[in-house]
Amino acid sequence: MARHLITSAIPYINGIKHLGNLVGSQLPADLYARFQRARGNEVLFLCATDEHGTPAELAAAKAGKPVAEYCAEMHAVQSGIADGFRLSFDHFGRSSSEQNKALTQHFAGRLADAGLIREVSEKQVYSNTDGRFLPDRYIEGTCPNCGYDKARGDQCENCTKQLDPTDLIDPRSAISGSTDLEVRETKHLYLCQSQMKDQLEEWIDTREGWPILTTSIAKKWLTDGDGLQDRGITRDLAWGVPVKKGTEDWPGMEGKVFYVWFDAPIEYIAAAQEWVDAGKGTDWERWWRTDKGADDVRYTQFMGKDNVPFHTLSFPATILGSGEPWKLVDYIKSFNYLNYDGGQFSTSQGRGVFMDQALEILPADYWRWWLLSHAPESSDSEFTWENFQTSVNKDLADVLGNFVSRVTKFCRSKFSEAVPEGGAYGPREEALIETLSTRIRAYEAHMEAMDVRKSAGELRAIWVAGNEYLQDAAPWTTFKTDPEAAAMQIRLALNLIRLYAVLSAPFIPDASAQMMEAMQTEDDSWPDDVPAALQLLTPGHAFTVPDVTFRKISDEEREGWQEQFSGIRS
RNA sequence: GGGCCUGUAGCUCAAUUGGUUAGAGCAGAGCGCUCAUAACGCUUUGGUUGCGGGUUCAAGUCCUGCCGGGCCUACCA
Repeated sequence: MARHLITSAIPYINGIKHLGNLVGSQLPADLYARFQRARGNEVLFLCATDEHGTPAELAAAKAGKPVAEYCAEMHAVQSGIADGFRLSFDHFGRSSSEQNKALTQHFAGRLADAGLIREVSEKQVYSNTDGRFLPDRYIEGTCPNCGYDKARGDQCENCTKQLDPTDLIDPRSAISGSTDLEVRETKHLYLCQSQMKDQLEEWIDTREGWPILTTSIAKKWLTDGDGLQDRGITRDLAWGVPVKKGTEDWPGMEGKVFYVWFDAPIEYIAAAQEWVDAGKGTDWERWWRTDKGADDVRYTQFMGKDNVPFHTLSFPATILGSGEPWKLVDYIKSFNYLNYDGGQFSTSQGRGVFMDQALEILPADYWRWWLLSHAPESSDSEFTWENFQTSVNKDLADVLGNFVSRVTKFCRSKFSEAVPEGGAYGPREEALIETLSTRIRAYEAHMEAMDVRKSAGELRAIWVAGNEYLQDAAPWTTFKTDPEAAAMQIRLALNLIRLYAVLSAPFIPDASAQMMEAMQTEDDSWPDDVPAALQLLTPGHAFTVPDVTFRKISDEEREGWQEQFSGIRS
């Protein structure tokens, strides 16, 4: 039995995520986790909220709450929505946990001992009004290049010129608008990634079969300009993991915290500890320590492309630099962006459909199917309401849902609400089984390779095969002349419903559960042996006719939603 | 500015990494079926693979120059 450690990029705490965030990490990670569990493998699937950093502090201030309280509330909200989408995390942790604090400080101490941390004194803009240092992008002013008056301190959005905050004319705080700014000297810790460049490059170069998106971004950072740069891993903030060297104070770093991108990936490990401490597991080290049983673990990470540099370089640098036997990632599955109706989804602008809104409109399975079958794997992809309506109505309602409906209703009207007896397979059934076997093996291969869209396509083809068979066998005709043959045909079709429920569960878990319930079986064993899997429901086994598995989206609804989501989220 | 990705049917995407006549789904057209959520099945129209050169026995695939789209560029996360 293989063991799979699976993590999804951890969503930031400052609000509810949109569908683009969902399809870029959590949802495909869930698909893979569910598939591996279904195959009988051992899975630890972890996620968490990423809670530190300036945006969290500002969001809390805007909400008028202490940041710890705000994060606790938002974690509960995000956790609830994750449940709503049926994301099957074994634990949904928090990067602000005590476990992560201790572990982050531990890693920093190990890196310092290894000589991989250096102190850098630098100048940074401080806002007296806001009482805080301002990251470059939180300073606004007039662009010296083009005169745009809302240029940010890191880059002018109008002319795309890269800027230094001190370049800005009439700089002001983007938070308060205050112009009472000054440049102050401050000291920070830098992780000496440059010392590890060769080691990291060799590691990246020897990874096989990684998405081009993953390796090309990593290589770019390794080789661009002067090569991999050292990175600041501390910030002058109140909210975060206090800077410590292991359990000891770090002289000169009082009042500072670690940079969120330093502690966030470490939360992948801490979440496993949280999982144990929450009483859900017993041994987290056998997942994370290669000296304590994690040797045979296969570790897969899922993320959007914006997260790739941190997962291919910074976090591995932390792990490798520690000199301790922590488990390194085996495969990084990265995604492009999902756009919304001709533009980008935007959290800050409230553009697009957000996770909570999506669930208010339709059940999770509808979204899961569309998002996964259109996952932005090879390039950015686009959500449109027309496309969503078409896919849901055609794939889910017509091809799969209607199959369940026609089979169960036919059996109820011509036989009874039990699997009918009699008849034997002929060439037509043998051909169907052969087709299904080939397709199921292809589906497994695509799922194993995390080819999400191809997997969805193959699954759909498996559903279609059932309709083709029914059309060909035509039990409604056979019934008039040879009822036993019709019984055999519909018995096979009823077994197909159970088979479809098992195969489809990673994509549409609720509908699969409903189909299993209708078939009144709890045998969700994977069809390694397809002929056997199609004889599991034996003559006399009772079933029920389910309610509509998937309803259709009407033109009126679609138009209404188009209108409803065309503006800005309030 | 630099780098990376991308451009294939009306739409959304494939194409075993240079190999036969570029394939699917949706939309369109025709036929069939009547168990079913007016659902299902079969057949079919539709392509100068963004444009121009080049390499090769062979190019959607490799090289080169244009044109368009997107992303990244290290203090947002």
